[in-house]
Amino acid sequence: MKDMYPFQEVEEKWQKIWAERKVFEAADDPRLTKYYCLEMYPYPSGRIHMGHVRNYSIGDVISRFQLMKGLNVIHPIGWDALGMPAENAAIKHGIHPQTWTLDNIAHMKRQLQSLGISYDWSREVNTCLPEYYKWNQWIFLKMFERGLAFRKKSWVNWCPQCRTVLANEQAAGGACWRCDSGVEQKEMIHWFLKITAYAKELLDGHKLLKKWPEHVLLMQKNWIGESEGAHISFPLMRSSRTIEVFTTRIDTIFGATFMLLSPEHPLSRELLADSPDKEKWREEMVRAVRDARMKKEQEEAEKEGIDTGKKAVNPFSGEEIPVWIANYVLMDYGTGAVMAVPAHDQRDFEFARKYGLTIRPVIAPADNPVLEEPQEGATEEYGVLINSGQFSGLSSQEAMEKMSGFALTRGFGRKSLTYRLRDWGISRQRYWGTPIPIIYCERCGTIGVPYEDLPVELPHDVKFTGEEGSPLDKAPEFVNTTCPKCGGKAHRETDTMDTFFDSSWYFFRYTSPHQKDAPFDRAVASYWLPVDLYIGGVEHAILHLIYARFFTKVLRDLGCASIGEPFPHYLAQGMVTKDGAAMSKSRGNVVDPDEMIQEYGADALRLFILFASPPEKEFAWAEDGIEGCFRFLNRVWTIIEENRDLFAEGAPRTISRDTSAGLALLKKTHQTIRKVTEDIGKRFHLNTAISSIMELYNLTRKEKDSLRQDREGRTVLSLALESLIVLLAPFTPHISEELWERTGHRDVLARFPWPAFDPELAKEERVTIVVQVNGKLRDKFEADAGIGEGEMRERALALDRVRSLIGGRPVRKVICIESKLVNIVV
RNA sequence: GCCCGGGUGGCGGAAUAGGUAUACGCGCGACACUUAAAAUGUCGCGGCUGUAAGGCCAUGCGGGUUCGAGUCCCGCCCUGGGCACCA
Repeated sequence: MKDMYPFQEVEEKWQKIWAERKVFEAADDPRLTKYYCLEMYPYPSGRIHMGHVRNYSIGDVISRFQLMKGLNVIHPIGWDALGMPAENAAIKHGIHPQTWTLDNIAHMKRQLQSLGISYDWSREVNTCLPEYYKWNQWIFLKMFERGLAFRKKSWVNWCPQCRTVLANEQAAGGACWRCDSGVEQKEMIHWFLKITAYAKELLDGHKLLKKWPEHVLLMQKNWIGESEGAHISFPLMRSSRTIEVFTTRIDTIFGATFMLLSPEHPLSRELLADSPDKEKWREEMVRAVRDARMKKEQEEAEKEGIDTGKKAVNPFSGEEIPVWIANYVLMDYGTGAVMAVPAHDQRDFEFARKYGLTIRPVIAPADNPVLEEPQEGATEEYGVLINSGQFSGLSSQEAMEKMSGFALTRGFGRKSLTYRLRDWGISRQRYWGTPIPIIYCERCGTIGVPYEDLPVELPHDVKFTGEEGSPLDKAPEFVNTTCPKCGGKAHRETDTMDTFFDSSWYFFRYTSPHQKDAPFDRAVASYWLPVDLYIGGVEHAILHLIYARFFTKVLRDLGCASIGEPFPHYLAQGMVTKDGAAMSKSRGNVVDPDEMIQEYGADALRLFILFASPPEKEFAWAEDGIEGCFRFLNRVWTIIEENRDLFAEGAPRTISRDTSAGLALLKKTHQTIRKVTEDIGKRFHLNTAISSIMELYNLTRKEKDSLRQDREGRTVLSLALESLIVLLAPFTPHISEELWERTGHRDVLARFPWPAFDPELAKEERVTIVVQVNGKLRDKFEADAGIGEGEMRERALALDRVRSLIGGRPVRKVICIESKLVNIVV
């Protein structure tokens, strides 16, 4: 290609100047209006991929735009640097995880810099450094003190591939979120964070998240899974024990003809103590249930039950009902026991049918109050209560109120809320994570490492064998320690933290990344937070985004933070695809950003990735597309170079309104400034902002030769060209800076004020009025913008075409839309 | 099964508050410049019909509301995603 603009030279030059002049370093100055633009920090896997390029390009446009608008912008970046790939590399290739990670970071940092993203590198954080993870430990200890971090023996999700434990969120659907292999169940002692204590607030906080995509809020809402209902206790016959259940359908309680316990329920074992055969059977059932949990695509298992032979009393009806153990009752939801209402719950119906248990309808559809045993299946709809003692005749809604009130006064129940959300298991049996700062002393028990001893650093010299168990277990100099309380022999916790812990508060750390006495400076954090715009992939909708919201609330309750919601505005960026599928190594459809930068430059790559589709939608890679953007930049370069003399001329800034020659271009210029300002600042539609800049270029090119003929025309032309450079700056910052300099400007464009538009000039003076007859487009006419309704109507009716179409028929109605349209109904 | 998105030219997409559907780009065709190609520029490109002016049809399919529907409502189809024995 001939006459290419020297993008490589230009891009390197400006990246250097920005860095030298510290153009993007944010000032912690509370007098300034701040703007916090954040993109999800990357895992340093080795190379930047197109998803990163897209994410960071979107953020960069917003950041640069707000900076030019005069705001004090903080635009930080860092590294989510702990995690398993580093350790896997160590096992496979014998490289230390730290070496591997730091090398990757160095490489990726160069890549990000070559994209020209406007990061404040002085605020870079790296979670694998003790100066960062020390504060993970600090936060953990604060949580431990408050009972928000606790240890519990439980069945946990175990990924055999990653050889570590996964949180429920990370094992959704029975598959590991990282490697996709099937998850097994394993019983272990494990550290948990009490996220369930914040379930209600995490849900209610959604009301404040008005600028989140609806579907993300919905996913979180479903994940938290609040259910309104009641807890009811059923006394066990010939025993002082009760069985507590949770139900959302207390209105059906007179139809509760048996009870079910989860096979894992502690009472299940107890009730079978006198029948060893059944106990063996139950143990088998427990095993089967746990096996089923790790299957990826499990079919709904056949319902199985064991009759305990014991009876409980329905506290409402006084009826004695059998207690069964059933494989479909979950231990970790509600109380692990349910009242079974086979007439009105499909699962219980199937179970009752199989074992010949009583099915008694107690709800009749409002329009058909018949008492009949259901044949086909349960009727789960609300209706009118029948066969329900003193509550018969009430509607389901009324009954739920009255019956829970009744239970409360009689002392065997209460209204309640139950959540699907489980506590967050954070223990990982791996090396490359934050050591959990806990010491076990035979005498003193479980003790937090004293704050002054933080950080508990990872020992550098350990063996990475890939065998089961954490490498830390085999590092005696790490494990063996003394009790900080009694000074006796003790050992350290060897589990490390889930890396989602790190990313749950990194956006706080950016505000004072070098703070030595606290995770962050409270005052500075209060100035910068909340994040004004958070951009990242929707795959983190229910992992990272819930954890980060949870941490923010905990930090607030610890007195560290002054906000409850970290991200009032979240932009969920779409996937990058090629040939109809997500770019991935296994598919072999990966396009390497470096190659594209080599061939077309960072500006062309950025422009294309932003132009091809709006940020929240999927983006399909096409080689032809980037080529088109590259050609556009060349054309811009050429038109500016060819007209540089205009800028040297020092043309007058003022242009008379009635300049006939340049008026069209002058208007277009102001309209484009308006459009680009709104598209970036209000709508986040970067693709349409770019297309309007292209339109401005097209008109400029068309009119340039005639405009050069006179003085005023040259002024209009130079204004249009200058606007072109400035409006492009957030998208293609390097070429813009270079052209800005070449047109005689001295200061860096990145800090140049964003242009204002003249609303009068941006207004269209002539409009096209569309004329419809019976709703069909038939004709148009030109008119002054201020045309009144009466005149519009008159002129429309006077049109020949309209007259012939009406053909003398009476006009029934004329609809006029100001400056737009006339519709004549005959 | 339940809950959300999405479906517009050959392609990526635009239409911001129910008011000119297909902006902008890619691609394609013709032409100009050129020895030639690239680049650049000019013109054209939803379908059918017509010499033309024009007409008819078209935003996944079928209905509806409205003077007017890509946009709102109802029912389908396809597609992507989330959840899935949650009592």
